[in-house]
Amino acid sequence: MNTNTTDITRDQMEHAAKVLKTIAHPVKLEILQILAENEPMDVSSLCGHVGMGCQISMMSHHLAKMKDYGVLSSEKRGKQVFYSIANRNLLNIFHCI
Amino acid sequence: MNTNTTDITRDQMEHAAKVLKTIAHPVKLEILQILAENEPMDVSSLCGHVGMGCQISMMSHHLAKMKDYGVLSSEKRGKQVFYSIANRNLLNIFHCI
DNA sequence: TTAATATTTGAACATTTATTAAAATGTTTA
DNA sequence: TAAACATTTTAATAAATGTTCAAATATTAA
Repeated sequence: MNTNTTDITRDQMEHAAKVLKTIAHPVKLEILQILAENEPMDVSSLCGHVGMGCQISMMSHHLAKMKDYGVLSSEKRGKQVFYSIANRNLLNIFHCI
Repeated sequence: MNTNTTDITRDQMEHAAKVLKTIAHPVKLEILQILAENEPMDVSSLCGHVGMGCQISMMSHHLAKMKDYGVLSSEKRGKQVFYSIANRNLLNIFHCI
């Protein structure tokens, strides 16, 4: 196992910063946690599970951004859209903080 | 080893979001990497090591914010201030992205 | 005590991100 | 096809961040 961090390029750093910015928000972190255990889940259900209130439009914005930056993936079934975590390795971030 | 994330409170989530926001910036990530290998380091030297240009005043702002949120610590020696990583566990974040 | 060096601070401004509400899209059901 | 439901999109505004420069502070050296 390699603990060395030297070999990260500037591009990777820019990318890492974008991903971190994407999830650095209490509701977005909560979304990650909820999906970690109840994957996949549709937009309305996610709204219901989130502790602090979150309107459905806001939720959609959050999900769209997270999907854009490769944090989540989605699949449409009928009139609902189900979201999942694209790379569960990211969940380890909770252990680092 | 525990991969479960359920037991994180709302307060912890707010805190996690703040820490992530604090480091979600390409230069701040680079500072972390540089310190990971050359700890402790003074402000001017850090400026020299950072790839993309960074004025000393900007560097000081970055460092101050990271110190405020508990990411870095500092020690004054003469007219220089040396910065270190407060909790090296945070470095594992590079492996999650 | 003045000058030189290292760092921090503050204010101004530009840029990004978050939030809300309304309208639009797409899908199913009656 | 029209109504109902789930989600997305757009646009407007509010709030937070990033950046620069000039001035302030603190320490050492002349």
